[in-house]
Amino acid sequence: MDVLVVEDDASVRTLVKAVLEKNGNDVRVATTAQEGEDYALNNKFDIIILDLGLPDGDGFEICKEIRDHDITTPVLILSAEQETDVKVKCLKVGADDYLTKPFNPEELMARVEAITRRSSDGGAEQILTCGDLQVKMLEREFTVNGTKVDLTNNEFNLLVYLLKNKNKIVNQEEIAENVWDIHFDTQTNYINVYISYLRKKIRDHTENDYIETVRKKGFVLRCDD
Amino acid sequence: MDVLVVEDDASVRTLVKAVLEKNGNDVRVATTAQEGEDYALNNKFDIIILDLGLPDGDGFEICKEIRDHDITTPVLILSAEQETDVKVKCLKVGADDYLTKPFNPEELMARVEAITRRSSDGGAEQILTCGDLQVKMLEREFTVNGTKVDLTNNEFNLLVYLLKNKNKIVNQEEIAENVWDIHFDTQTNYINVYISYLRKKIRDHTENDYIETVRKKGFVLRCDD
DNA sequence: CATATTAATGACGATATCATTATAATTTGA
DNA sequence: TCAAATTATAATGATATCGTCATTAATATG
Repeated sequence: MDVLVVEDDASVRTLVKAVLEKNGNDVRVATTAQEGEDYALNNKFDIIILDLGLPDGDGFEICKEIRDHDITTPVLILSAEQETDVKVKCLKVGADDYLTKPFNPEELMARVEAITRRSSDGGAEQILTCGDLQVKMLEREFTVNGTKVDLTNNEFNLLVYLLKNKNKIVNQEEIAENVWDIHFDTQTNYINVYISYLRKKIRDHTENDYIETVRKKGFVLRCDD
Repeated sequence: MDVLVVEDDASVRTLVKAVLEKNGNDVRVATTAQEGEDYALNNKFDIIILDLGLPDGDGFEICKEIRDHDITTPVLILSAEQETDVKVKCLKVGADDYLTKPFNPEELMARVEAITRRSSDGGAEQILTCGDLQVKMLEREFTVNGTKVDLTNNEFNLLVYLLKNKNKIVNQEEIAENVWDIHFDTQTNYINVYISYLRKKIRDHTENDYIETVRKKGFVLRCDD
């Protein structure tokens, strides 16, 4: 994800940048209110982290400015301990959450993840589950009911896409674009074929057939959790 | 999990052992600094709990000794109330956290769980780099100097193993076990072959040949960062 | 310097995975 | 109920990746 960090204090800035990057994000930093506002208005970020006490303005002002331009990117405010009425002011200017300095890395990531999860796609989870099905992204491992199941690359990628959109209907065009990176119609039914492969491998280890067909619409990976 | 507890005070030792075991851990105890250090250096634990005031030395010394031997096992220090500068000293010797006596069982377990959680998923980095080389684990993407390079599964897994052990020499046996999950000698030079493949693909995009051969020992992925 | 040892790379057949096609099964709507 | 539309799966040939072997290159040692 693309993150904008607006913070003048070098030590805090470096820490925040490091933590975010370690968690797989692309970070852009700004050290003044002017610069931060400029970046925020002219680029698309997934989250913006704003310090309150900047040399040439404060985070609230930037946030207000951003919202006035109809930019809905989630904003996390970093506030110093002594700052008063942070919560109320955050609400007023349309910020999503705030974090009081000093904070530790886990706190920061927890807030960032909470906000982005709330606001959009679910981020980049490391473990995806759906009932008996579990995928560990880092190990690239798929288990059904605890037993490991080997998948080919295409099968794995397809399954991951379904898991990331579980309980949502995904159509063939979306699948082609996001799993195969194909942006045109190949006139073949390869997606049906791979859905079939997946079902077979899942069927071998559990009763439930998680992949549901929605005629004329696409497929859903269905489960209660 | 396997826990080492180094504590001379019998009542504290018994309590800690009982609490940990009740929570499903295997506990080994040592009552002197000498014994504790000996255990720590010659066995693999998931966490080490060290008392500061031991009859023949203190926890800080053991901790330092452990870290000097490149053992990264999380260490939790138990300190008496009157001990000064515990936090600073902990940082200095590479301990992960400390707990002031007296403490209650819940506190202890909370610390233990926090430490092991932190260290376990912090070990699974999402982005691995070495100079120009970058691997994004979740996207399963490899870039050299910013340009994407396609790798086969085996090539990718081998590269990841090298990255996870960058600047450390890894021998062929280790590679076989961790990348191919082969626990015997196949009598062939397949690892050399894949090293060769990797080098070729890296060479195509950058001058530096990151993979160094250490004759009779193995290979190193070398870089300054 | 000569030779033995170790590593690097080219080449090859076996196998796995790929996209596609053909055919079977299912669902829909007249 | 029956044909048309849609989806599921079996089958196939093409290609990529696999592990192995053979050969060449590099390095160490006497």
